[in-house]
Amino acid sequence: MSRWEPNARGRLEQAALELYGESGFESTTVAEITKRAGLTERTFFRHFADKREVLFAGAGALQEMLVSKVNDAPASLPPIEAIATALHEVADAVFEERREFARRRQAAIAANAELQERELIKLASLSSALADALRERGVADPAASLAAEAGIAVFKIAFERWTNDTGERALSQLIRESMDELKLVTGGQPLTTRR
Amino acid sequence: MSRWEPNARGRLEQAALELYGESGFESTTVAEITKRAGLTERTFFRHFADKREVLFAGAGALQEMLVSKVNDAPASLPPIEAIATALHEVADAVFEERREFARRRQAAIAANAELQERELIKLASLSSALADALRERGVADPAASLAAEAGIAVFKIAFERWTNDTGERALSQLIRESMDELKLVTGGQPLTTRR
DNA sequence: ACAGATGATGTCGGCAACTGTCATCATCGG
DNA sequence: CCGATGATGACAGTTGCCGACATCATCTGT
Repeated sequence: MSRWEPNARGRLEQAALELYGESGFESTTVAEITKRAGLTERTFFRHFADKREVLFAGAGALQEMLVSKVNDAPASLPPIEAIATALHEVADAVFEERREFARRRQAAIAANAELQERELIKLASLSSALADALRERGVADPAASLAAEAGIAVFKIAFERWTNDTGERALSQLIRESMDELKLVTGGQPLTTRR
Repeated sequence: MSRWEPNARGRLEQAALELYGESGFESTTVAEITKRAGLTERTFFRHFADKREVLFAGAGALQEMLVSKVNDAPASLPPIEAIATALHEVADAVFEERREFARRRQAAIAANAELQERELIKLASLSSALADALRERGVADPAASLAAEAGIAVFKIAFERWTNDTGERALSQLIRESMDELKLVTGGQPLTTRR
């Protein structure tokens, strides 16, 4: 038996997501979150750097996973394809089974500018880490940064469609479509047949 | 004669940029900024929504200018070229003469995550506005969003090089180089000859 | 089995960002 | 010359967030 209920961190995440959904991010106080989780305010800030971070706990793991998948991609793949491969694998491995959670989370984020800022800097960090991984593969700058930014742009737009669409198209498929569209738009040719 | 010194807003911007540069964003208080500007804290928050916004006062005007230049671009231009044109024109019209200011401002932003978040959401707003402008031109989604995101990525990377490089290459030139590199990276061909 | 180390949580006090509200007073249109 | 307007000041209150110290179950070594 432990002195406290287990999984304090998870209870805080759960309570925060619920409250942000019920009352909105701004009008829920940290005191309310900790009360619902049965903890104190001070403890909240020991687990999360600030009130926003509680929605982004998984970002670090996602970044590590993406980077390692880029590292594992065949050296023969051009940079944008290495990133596309990593995105597809991660989409199938971790997102497909969490669609409802992702929807609730994105709804909270979409409703508040501060949360959008935090999401954007997480994506920027992802982009920066992917660019580093590409440089490890011998890709020069600014190609590395641009391929990473382009890959994140594709992911962002595909993810947005995935959480908004009423249909059930897989994230992986939406990523493929967006990547093809980007290639068209920048004047290149897609590697797969469209529609 | 007016009751107060003129240009309160400008004095606040100036004082804030100085102090963020001298002591960093976090360790300067709004009280210090207003003291240097000869105003009160309450007045600061009448001019700027929060402590970060004082560095981003020009973002709205930049967005309007970019959108109007996309609107004015020849209808025959493909979407990515319409955006590229707008970026080049804005680079020459407003940035080239403010390089030193831009350097100081970017130094403050680079040193603080909260300011980076704000910068990122301004760029996201820019991207969203450009996507709207492309849709006005008849560009379908997701092509409009992707072209806008790609254009902003190019601008971001070119701007970063422009403020970091010790050399004096024009922003417009760096934008052209980054755009060509993006086209290469996504599998297309650049419209200009490289190097 | 016991003592001390460890680690998660609680308690308390405080700073600074931000807000609501009302007062002040120069300027301007009539 | 008067009332409206608009920018600023004064002041009190809420809340995010942090430092410092206390508590106490579990772990670790002997």
